Amino acid sequence: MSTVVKALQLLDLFSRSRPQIGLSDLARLAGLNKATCFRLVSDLCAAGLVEQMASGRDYRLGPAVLRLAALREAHVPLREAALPVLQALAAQTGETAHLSLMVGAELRPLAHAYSAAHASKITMEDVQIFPFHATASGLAVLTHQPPALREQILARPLPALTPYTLTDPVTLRARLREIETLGFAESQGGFETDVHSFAVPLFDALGRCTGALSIAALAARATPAQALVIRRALVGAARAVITLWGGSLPARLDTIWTADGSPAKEPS
Amino acid sequence: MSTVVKALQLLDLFSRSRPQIGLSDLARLAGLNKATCFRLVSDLCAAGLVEQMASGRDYRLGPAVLRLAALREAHVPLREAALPVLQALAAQTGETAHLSLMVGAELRPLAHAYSAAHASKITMEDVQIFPFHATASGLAVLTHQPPALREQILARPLPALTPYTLTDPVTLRARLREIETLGFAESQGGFETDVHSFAVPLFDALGRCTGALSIAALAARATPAQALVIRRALVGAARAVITLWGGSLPARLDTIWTADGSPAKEPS
DNA sequence: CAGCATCGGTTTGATAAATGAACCGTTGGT
DNA sequence: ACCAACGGTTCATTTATCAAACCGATGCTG
Repeated sequence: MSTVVKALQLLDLFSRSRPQIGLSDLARLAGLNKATCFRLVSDLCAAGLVEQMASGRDYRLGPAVLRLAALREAHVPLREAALPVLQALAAQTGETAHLSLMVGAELRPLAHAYSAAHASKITMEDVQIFPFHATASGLAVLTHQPPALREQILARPLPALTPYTLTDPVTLRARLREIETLGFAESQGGFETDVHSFAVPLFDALGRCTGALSIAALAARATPAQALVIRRALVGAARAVITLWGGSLPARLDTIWTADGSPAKEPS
Repeated sequence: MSTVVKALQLLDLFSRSRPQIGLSDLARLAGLNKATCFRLVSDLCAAGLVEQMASGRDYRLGPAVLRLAALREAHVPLREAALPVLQALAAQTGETAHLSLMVGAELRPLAHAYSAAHASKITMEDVQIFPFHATASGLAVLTHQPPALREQILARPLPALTPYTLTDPVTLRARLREIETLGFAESQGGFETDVHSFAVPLFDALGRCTGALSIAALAARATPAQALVIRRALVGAARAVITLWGGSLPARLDTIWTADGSPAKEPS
């Protein structure tokens, strides 16, 4: 593995729940030698992606990330463009809406929006990565990946995050075919027990699936009627996002989605 | 030079005016071999810091920077805290206010605010780095660096960006002593001919100078009376930012700044 | 449409780098 | 006062990185 990749993996160790990390912890978490880790994190510091706190102990993300993010959003306002759609989606469905993006061979959150309709909601702050096999977003994206990448992902360890997680590659392949037919994905408690999530794929200008749009609903509220509302809202929102991003929707999905709401038989 | 540093330097090649870059250009700009550059940028892509556009040619900053920036700002809201102060400063002085931060051994912009008072203003969007010898911010920060780092910076090439840029290390050292006495820095046309800038240093919790707060005024508007207004406003705003950030102002500066406005004899 | 320059990307032996174990001086808790 | 764990450093060994030549594809020009 390249040194650069190792260094950049250090960045992923920081999270909402662990915003600052000491050198030894960093090395342990990354599975690196302490000396190696020190040099890597020093390099990150020099570039400003990481900074050492005044105390001289812990490290945390540095100011350079702000400049980069501002630059990115000024040039490619994906997040800015998608946020209003997400907010509308959350409002329409009364549940949490979120959007994820392929980064390398992982699915990661880009933005989310909450609904004010209920006091209880699914929070998204702590999610760093969406497991392909255990989330509706992951299944939606996986369905539309090139076969090579799809198999590579299915060959990875597929941990059972809940008793309801699908972990058998054979079952999953069947599920993906089903999702391809229906035009949307669903996961009942695969990621967290009480969460029922729905997702539709997103596509870039070349028709490659690069992300997913999803609703994470409390399982108790996901009645068949509500599921229909959610699917319709998702399809509309996905069209909006794909258009805003200049993406191109595959003809098959365009057809399925146009027969809005009606096509999907109620899933078991 | 470490591989990681080289990879991260690639990130700095992206700017508002050059938001996407092809492989060959990237290699040329970075002074790297194309093969080397390719592997580095591929690694950056895998981490999502950079992404390749759908066209398959140019690269641009990737979605990962957004996640990192959101994380950083959630944990250490430096920018968020400083922005209102900057806006007030711009409003008080009628000129552009900006705040810069030490990143490695470079001074880089963190945030800025414009005034609505005049149709003509100094814009900050395209500034990626503040040369220490040619900007008020740079001089202010340089004055309060440890001697070793100060000399290292003065030993670098000091290009004359305008006919008014100070480029002689001896002259600059004298200027720094002067700035230390006065408690603020000034640069008349050192960076761009028609810009007259004023700056005061900022300090972290351990009393280290980590940045500067600055006003960039149109030279024609920088009358002695206006300069006094600006210095007073800067000192007040710097106190506010240092307090918000939990920093500690060196006693000497505290004294000078307390005798607000009066101490500085009008500069020539 | 043919020629040519340049693009993104890949291969090669020569070389500069990353690596990890042991080792400092300090700090903080018991 | 002790001891464990911290951040940081050193150095011989190993490994990934470098530069130059090379590919097929693309796009521009005469």
